[in-house]
Amino acid sequence: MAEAQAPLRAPKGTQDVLWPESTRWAELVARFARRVGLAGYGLALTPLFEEARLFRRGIGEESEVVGKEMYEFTDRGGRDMALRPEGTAPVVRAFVQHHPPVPWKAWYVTPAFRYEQPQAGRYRQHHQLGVEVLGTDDPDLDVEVVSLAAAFYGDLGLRRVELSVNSMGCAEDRPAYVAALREYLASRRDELCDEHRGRLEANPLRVLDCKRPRCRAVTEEAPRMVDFLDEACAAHFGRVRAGLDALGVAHRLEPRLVRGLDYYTRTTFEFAATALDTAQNAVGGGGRYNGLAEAIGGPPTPGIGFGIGIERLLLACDAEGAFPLAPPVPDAFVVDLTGGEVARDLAEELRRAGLAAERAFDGRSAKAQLRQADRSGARLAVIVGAEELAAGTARVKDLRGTAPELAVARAAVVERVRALVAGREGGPS
RNA sequence: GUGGCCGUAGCUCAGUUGGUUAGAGCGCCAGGUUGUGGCCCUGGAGGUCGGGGGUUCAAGUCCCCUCGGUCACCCCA
Repeated sequence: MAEAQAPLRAPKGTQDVLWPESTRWAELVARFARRVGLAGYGLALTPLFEEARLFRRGIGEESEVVGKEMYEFTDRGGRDMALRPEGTAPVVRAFVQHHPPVPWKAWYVTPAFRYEQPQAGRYRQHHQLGVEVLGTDDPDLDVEVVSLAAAFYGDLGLRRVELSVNSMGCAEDRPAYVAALREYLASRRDELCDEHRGRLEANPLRVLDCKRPRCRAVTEEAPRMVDFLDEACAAHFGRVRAGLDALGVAHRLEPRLVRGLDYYTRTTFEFAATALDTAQNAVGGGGRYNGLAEAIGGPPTPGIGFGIGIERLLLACDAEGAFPLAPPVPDAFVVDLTGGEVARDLAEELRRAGLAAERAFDGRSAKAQLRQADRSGARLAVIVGAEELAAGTARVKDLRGTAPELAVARAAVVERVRALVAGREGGPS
């Protein structure tokens, strides 16, 4: 016999999203698809797992995501595989593999897996919406990508979202900046927090991320990457900011914005939901990654994209009272008091006519069926008892309004339902 | 990975210094109305008190371990 043990449940850091909450997810993704579809982006579907070296090369061996958090496993064929920790690398891999015509615009919706300590807004499996564009370094594309994300937040009714932008330069100008930053931080080493005092040599950019007051006081006055940009990078960034201004996309320069994945170059950006008072208030972020395609073995190809975390986005919506839950309701609920055959046939007939129809099962009482009809939110009840069955009619009852309850011929039920749903009273005939 | 707080019905929560068969509200089911929902009344179903071990005559209550949630660090979506 099996010994007593804890009941099965969703793994730590994961969650089941059930109806009706899941209707928000479906609507969220639909609105995203519509928004980016208007700009010419098409859906890209790629595997949830890849060879682990894709992420090690693309994201960077030393990054937190790859180094400490990746779900890695050896498959039965001895291959070193990994569950995708983010959405960009697989899409770029697909681009390199299939070399579609450029500029290539893709969007995706995908789970992402990271082995971390869960808390609100941070999960071991979370879900991201995003876009990637490969094949052009045009700064106007950066503007398009950023403004798409901003527009999507607006589509959901979010108002309290702040956009930060920065430029991380490129392989030519960044070394000089890193050297200057390292020198500056070393000169004020004693003022840094314990953790970064020892690590500033290895990765000075990380110190810019630190949220502790001690480090922030130091980095406040640190050299800024934007002051080290070479001519081309400076021109690029200038055009990006001018473009955002031209489109009315409010943003603020955040010289300390350094994103965690190694592949970023030039433009980086992040959206923070200020309605969330937790540490997990980043609801989206991205940037340009002109070296990524080459890093994973493809031809040098500029690219840019962003990722948006669905769970956090919904938390932000809740915090603002935006994007409320609105599950679809049936147009009609068929109440059958004669054994169920009528409900079976009438519900099908209504559905074939394009109307949303529900019904009860298990031969429940009239009261129970009507109660279920009411709870379902159905606009109408279509009631058939012995009398109606004998007369070949059905009673159509308005559960939400004042239309009179009428007995209509079976053949006229669809028409009557359609008329009432369309908002017309449809007088007695 | 580290530390704080929390874990009782589907949900939100009571449960007094450890003391008989663990409660409420909401939700669900049924009846009141052998064919008409919402309001109301009555009744009912539903709980390994997260899991395991220990202390005790006796543990939801105390102790240890563990799992999960949450908050902070860290990192990011």
